[in-house]
Amino acid sequence: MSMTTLWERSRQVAVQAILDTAVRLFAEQGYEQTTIAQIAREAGISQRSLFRYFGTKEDLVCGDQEALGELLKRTVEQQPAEMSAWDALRAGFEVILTANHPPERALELSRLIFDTPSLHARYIEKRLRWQAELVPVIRARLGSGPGRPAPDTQAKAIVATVFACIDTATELWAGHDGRIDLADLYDQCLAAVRDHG
Amino acid sequence: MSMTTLWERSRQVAVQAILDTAVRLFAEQGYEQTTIAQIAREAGISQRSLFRYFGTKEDLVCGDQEALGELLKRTVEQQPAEMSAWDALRAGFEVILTANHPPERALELSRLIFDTPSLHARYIEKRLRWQAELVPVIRARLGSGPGRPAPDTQAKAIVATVFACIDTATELWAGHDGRIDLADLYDQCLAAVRDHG
DNA sequence: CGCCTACTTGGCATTAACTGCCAGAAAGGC
DNA sequence: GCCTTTCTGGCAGTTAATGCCAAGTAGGCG
Repeated sequence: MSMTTLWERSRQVAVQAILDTAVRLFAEQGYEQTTIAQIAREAGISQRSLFRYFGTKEDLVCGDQEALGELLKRTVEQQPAEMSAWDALRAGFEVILTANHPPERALELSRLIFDTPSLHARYIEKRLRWQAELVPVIRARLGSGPGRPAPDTQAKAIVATVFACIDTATELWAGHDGRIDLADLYDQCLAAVRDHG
Repeated sequence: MSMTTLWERSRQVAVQAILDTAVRLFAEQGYEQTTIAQIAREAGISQRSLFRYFGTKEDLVCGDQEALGELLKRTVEQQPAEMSAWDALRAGFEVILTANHPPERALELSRLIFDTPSLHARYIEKRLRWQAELVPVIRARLGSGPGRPAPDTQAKAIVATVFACIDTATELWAGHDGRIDLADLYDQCLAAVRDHG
């Protein structure tokens, strides 16, 4: 794996150093009040190189979403074919949860994102890309009975709803300082939507 | 009504001129490729004043959301008490539809928003503020039976889902160039989510 | 070891979105 | 017609982000 050698490795070290510095400064003085110049200075790297590692300031917080999106898509695809769209998505969500940062860090990041409008927007933008990629995967799982909406409409609606519930659950979770299990909150959100009566 | 006189009126004129110029240029050359300087020049106003009317470039597209949010909240509140949360929200959505721009313009704006990731994200972010304001209104409408999630969780999940469906329906509507009724699409999205089987 | 190539790094200049400041014009009340 | 209030425009400055180029550094090879 680590065949591409030293370049690769020192890159990882630099990325981690930048990330630690950035998150610390964001927590200390807020996202908007922290400049790229300051992060670069304290991380001992040039501003120019920082932008090569992280294309935007927002990526310092929402950066590793790309990888998680890939993982999510693959996990959902690999669920048994007889599993419903809802259950497959739920399984994907579960995997993401365990693959994510240590909970303490995830909590810190979540708070930062939900409290900072520009970050929140960028986070949503990344999430929208996951959604678009998941739609075909979900469509393949739908029984196309008569009197049902077009499969594409169904798939888009289901995926959008699942993400809305993930988002809601995450916000509640951050609001409770992580004391309530995130998966439980997700199930409650989905139950509130899907259970009639 | 127009008691605050000429200032108010010429402000409206300027705002409309800026808006028309901006939307036209965005449609012609894309959002990212259009600069504030160009919009100001072609609208015959200084860059500085443009920023006084519209705090950010994104507000040129997503600006009038504030007013619509107020209308939505009031409409939902005023639905009869025995109406379910879902039906009350649907009634609010219906009112927004008729109060919105002329459909041709709405279509153009929708396309712009859905084709421009940063705009789409900002648009959703503004809507999240509507969501937060609607949660207490919806919570008041929930029957709090036993074995149900906490009312706050329920309300948040329901509101988030409704907006996810509105968003999905609008995207589909723009994709079909407005040839399919938006309210119908919304109903289809919600049916895909709520109907089991 | 020395050399050549491939890739990375850092500094410099530039752009675009904003923001603060201040002088000057225009509107409204008297 | 004056005086206050409010708006406008220009100018300078900040910050995020991008392109360019020269200098450095890893890796393979003789």
